[in-house]
Amino acid sequence: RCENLVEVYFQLQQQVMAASTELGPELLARLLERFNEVLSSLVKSSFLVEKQPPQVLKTQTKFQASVRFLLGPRLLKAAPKPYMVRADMVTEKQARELELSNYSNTLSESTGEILHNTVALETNPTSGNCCANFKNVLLKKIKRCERKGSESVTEEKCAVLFSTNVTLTPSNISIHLQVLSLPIVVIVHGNQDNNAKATVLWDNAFSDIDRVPFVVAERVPWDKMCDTLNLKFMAEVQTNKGLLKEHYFFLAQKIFNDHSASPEDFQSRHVSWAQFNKEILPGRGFTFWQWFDGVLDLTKRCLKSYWSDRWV
Amino acid sequence: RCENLVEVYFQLQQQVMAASTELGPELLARLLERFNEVLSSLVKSSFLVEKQPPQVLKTQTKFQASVRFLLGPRLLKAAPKPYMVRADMVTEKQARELELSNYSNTLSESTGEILHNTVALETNPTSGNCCANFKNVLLKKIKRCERKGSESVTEEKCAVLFSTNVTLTPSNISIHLQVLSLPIVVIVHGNQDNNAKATVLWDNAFSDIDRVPFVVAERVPWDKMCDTLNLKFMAEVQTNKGLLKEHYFFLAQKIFNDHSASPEDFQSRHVSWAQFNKEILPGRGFTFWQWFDGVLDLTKRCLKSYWSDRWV
DNA sequence: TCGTTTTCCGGGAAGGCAA
DNA sequence: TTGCCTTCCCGGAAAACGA
Repeated sequence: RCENLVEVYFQLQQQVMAASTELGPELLARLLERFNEVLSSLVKSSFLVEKQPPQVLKTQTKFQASVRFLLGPRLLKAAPKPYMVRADMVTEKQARELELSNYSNTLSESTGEILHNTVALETNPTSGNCCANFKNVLLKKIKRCERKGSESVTEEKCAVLFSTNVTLTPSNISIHLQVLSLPIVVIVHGNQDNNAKATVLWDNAFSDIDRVPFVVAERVPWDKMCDTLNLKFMAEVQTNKGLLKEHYFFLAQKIFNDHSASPEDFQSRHVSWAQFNKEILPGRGFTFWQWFDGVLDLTKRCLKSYWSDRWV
Repeated sequence: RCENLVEVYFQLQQQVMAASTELGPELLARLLERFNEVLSSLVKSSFLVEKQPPQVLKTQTKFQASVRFLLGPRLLKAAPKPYMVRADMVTEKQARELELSNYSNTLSESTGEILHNTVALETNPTSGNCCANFKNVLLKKIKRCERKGSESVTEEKCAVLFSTNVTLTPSNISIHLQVLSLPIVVIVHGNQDNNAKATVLWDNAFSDIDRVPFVVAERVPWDKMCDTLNLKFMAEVQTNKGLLKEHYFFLAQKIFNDHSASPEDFQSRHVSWAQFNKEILPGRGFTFWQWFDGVLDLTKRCLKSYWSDRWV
């Protein structure tokens, strides 16, 4: 638990201070500096996104999000006026730079204006949670990055950066807190929803935990793709009957446009992002994902109860 | 023609100036003052709404309008930077006060924010018209007046006030120009369109030319109402076949809810605004106008070609 | 509670823009 | 021209407000 760490920290600090005369002044200074670093990093990592903004975010449409400062109740006890948390849209590039600077940089300009983007960081007296609750936020407009070649806007990932400045109560240290949301695809119309969902699904399923924002593999093993589609299917249709081997085989034939290979052949193949949601299926006017998402939707709306036996 | 009047004015002024030594200084001063008054009133009345904003105006929806300064080409010849014309929403009350002060008052606050509401007053080099063209205007939000009793928001009339300050080129006199649009009913949703149209129709048909804004009779002779409905019908359906005596009789029975009177009886009756669009027709869920407008719409859409013979 | 008024937003239609 | 992207805005649904 985070609070315990702070307690340990303060106890340690007190012990050191008590022993300060016994330590040489030089050693003491070094120790104190180290203390500050530890505290700062501890505090920073206790500033979290509690409720993520929607990963497919439509402009001019209200959404919600919240951040939580775990150490708030412990370290901000007597705040005279509440600290304000800002929410700003940042590009993937900006997110990367922030991450690389270990969140010590400060944001120069956002890539989209968010309405009502400053909210007080308040400690709820009953639950004791220190949160900033963005209830009425709305992305007014998005500034697209220049994108190369065949990249579409629905492949562009942004994020919301939450940031604030707090002054810790006992030690009087001022700290700049920043945290990024999960990647977000911004759309301006419902007709972009499909493609945006594809980008988000791919990212959520195939990105490493500790990646540089927001790199993700361009091709992945087919069986991982199957797992992902299966999870998506069950979540979307609200069923506990998953996809079966035959289904995977059918999907594989479809996405690889290969009707001669055996199920085992497909097992070891890799599927690319392009195959997933860029290339048009031969003879059809849509990509693999667009088709799959359509099937999801149909199944969800019409066939839910019949889905225990077969399909297609 | 307006310009001719100005020419006459300037010739007169020159003659007076030429004779200035012969007139006593006192008389001269009085004459000059009178000249200023005349010029000012002339100039003010040459500032007109060329294109009226829609009289049923929906918030968050773009509209257009333009004003024209007839004497602009003559009196603003060498303007270093263009004069800006503002457009502001005003309430009926504000409109009345402006009118009563003879447009010498200046507006303190508007009753609704208009986006892109300042536009340059420019002289078109080809046509020689001096206009301010509001192309991209949009009413963001409307502040409703407090209304008494059973009044609905769709009975509330506002107007757009166009205003600017110009300095006349030869005489160097600065004048504040203001002009009001026709009355406007502001709606926020399509489902208010019907009722708003009723208010506008009643106002346009039955208001005096020189009224105090925006008073209009509360009851009018039935035959004037018939004329109005007939005009509306022909305009809306795009036909030159008007309504007939039988139709009027039918309408009268409907609006007066009186099936015993003769057509001649109705001739001399008066119909009230309440009967027109406030009271619900007995046994139906709508008012007379709501019904009539529905019929208009139906006729327009489906029966236009059949409308040469009969109806209902 | 019910009726009025407003906000929210999905999605069709059309405008804008670049390849 | 076509396809992608965005803006515009209608109208259903539901929330908010008021009597």
